Amino acid sequence: MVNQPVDVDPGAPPPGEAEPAGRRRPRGSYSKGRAKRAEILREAVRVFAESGYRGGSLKEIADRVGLSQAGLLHHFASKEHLLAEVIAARDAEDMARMHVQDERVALHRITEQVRYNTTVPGLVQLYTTLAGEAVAEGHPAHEHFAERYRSLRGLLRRAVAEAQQAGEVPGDLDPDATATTLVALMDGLQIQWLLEPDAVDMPAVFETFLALLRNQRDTA
Amino acid sequence: MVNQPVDVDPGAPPPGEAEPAGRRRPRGSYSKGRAKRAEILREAVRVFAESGYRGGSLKEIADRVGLSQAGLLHHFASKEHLLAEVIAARDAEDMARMHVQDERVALHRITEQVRYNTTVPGLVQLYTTLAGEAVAEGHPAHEHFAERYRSLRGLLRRAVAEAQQAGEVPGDLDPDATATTLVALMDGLQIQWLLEPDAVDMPAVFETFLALLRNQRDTA
DNA sequence: ATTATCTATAGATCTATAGATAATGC
DNA sequence: ATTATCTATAGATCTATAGATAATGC
Repeated sequence: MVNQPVDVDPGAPPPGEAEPAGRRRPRGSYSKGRAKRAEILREAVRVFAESGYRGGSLKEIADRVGLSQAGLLHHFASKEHLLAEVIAARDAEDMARMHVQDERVALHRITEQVRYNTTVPGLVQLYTTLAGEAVAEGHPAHEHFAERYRSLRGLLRRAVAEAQQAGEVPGDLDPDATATTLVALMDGLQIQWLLEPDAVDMPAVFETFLALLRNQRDTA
Repeated sequence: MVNQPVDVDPGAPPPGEAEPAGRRRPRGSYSKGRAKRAEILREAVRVFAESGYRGGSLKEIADRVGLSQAGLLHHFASKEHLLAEVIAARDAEDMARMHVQDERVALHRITEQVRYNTTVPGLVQLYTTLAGEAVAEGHPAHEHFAERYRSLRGLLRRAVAEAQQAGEVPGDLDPDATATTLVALMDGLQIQWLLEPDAVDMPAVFETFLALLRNQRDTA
């Protein structure tokens, strides 16, 4: 076997530290390779967004970055590994955008996220398409998405609880149900928006819901 | 060509009426054929639900109903025709279930639908998976889903307006935004529920939202 | 010397069509 | 006689691996 699919080592070569004796350690990827790898990830987002994981082909991605399909697999051990990295990269970016520090997210940040999403339809389509596929048992991203939603609900539950403490929303709201509702609303809006962008004003509808949350008063 | 893929004539042979002279008209399908056709539709729902349209194969469906893949294509002209019929059949059933008469749907009927959905995870998965695929331009069901959501929003917009007239919900709600929200909430809840059924009580969360709608009072 | 690519290819699929044979019901 | 099936097959793909060659940088 001449091909050593990399898949690990996505960055620059680490400075030699504790090297296992009697084994010339790998040199690490060249800068050209690292650039190509990043390019592949970018195009994979577009292809998986358009056709899903099952429907998107390595050949299509390879063509777009000017590689043969075998050439692409030099950078990622398998299609599934490529998907995993696409998701990991997007999630990392998302978390950074939301400025999630100390596990804290304010409610108004979420509106910002909804607003931002309207500027990146490709990413929205990636998540919507992958989520639709991933509900199937055994899909490569099934566990990832289950975990993702679990953690999203947790994040928002805490955001709701804090908004209650701050008196921004009524205290009798169930933080759990409200968090689930917020996540569901975002996802559902995206489906309708992707199908008919002009018919659905995502940020406006989302804001309307938040206003509804705030306006509610205790019945006591 | 010996194979005359049918695809039209899904029912019993119509009584001979105005027959184009000089052309012995087709006899129509036999009862055995009609039964098999229905069986195919039932299994297609399961396969498309599990793997989507792109990921589901005719061979898989054929195997499940005990036909060869070519045998299946005697009943449906193509995979795309099969999908169209699956969707049409499910939509017809849905509309019947909701008792949509005179274009009128009451809000409480929707809660019933959400409750019912928890008893048919397969159907919920079919719609979630297909919707996720269908956001892609050029997907065979793209137009159908766009139309479906448009009409769903219309239905719910009218339901909201009528609830307002009846004084069940505040008059200052925007029926359009509220309809979009209701549809989005249902879809979004389904994704989370399919991924983790025990973590999401769809009917409860939906009811909570309806309660929120009703509780809201005019600020005037 | 190691990494980055390519060509070639194995081994699975997949949809749709052609043509043959068996079953059904005028 | 017409419908319901089957086998065979064309023609596309698809992923992953083997092995060769070109480019990069200790």
